[in-house]
Amino acid sequence: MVNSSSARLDSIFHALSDPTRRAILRDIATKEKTVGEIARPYRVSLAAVSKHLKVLETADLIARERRGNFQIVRLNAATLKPAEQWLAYYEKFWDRRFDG
Amino acid sequence: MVNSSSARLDSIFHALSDPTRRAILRDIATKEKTVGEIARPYRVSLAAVSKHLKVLETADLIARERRGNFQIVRLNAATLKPAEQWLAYYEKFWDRRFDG
DNA sequence: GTACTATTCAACCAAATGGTTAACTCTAGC
DNA sequence: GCTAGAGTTAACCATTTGGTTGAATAGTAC
Repeated sequence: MVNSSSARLDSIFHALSDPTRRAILRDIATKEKTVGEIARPYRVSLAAVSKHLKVLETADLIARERRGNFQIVRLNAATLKPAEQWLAYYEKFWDRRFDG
Repeated sequence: MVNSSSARLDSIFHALSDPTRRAILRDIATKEKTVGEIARPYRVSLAAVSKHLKVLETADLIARERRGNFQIVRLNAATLKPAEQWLAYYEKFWDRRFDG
């Protein structure tokens, strides 16, 4: 069976279950940013954003690169693939009618 | 912007972040089942499964229908659509190369 | 109405989550 | 070495989570 490592899906879906984290992924999708740049738009503290980034990093959804005094954060979009594949299985049921 | 109601995505992704809940969705995808039938394969208590079902129901991922003494649980697969659409946005970045 | 079966609810518990502020570490520049 | 800036870690807190057991409810069958 296409296992997709259940634990991996756990961490991906958990990472995606928070709106701030989803927004962060959006933010860095087209342009890599520093941690400070990422944090700026949000009302929460920098420490809170740092924690969100750690969750995303643990799920392997982002990667960091030190560049001088900053860290550059970039999206690891390929990690989303198993999640989308998991969901794709259910497409065939989207239109199913239940006797209502 | 295709809002997809952030709160809706929260509840969907949260529901999917637990392996038991994902397994339950799999179980009922092709054949609707009663609560008892759903619970049987799992080692956790029936009450625990009942809680999982409540999470899935809150996310609108399942629906129940009372049939005599039983409740029939069926998948509401269409609810997954916004999640998959959210993920689809990132497909274009799957193959992006970061200067490594 | 009594009994049985199916399922939920209540009370409880330990661990995880998401936030805070304050202290710490790392790097660059002087 | 000292200082300033960028970011993480620590300690703390309230809430949520996922599990348990045991009592309660709902429907069927007698």
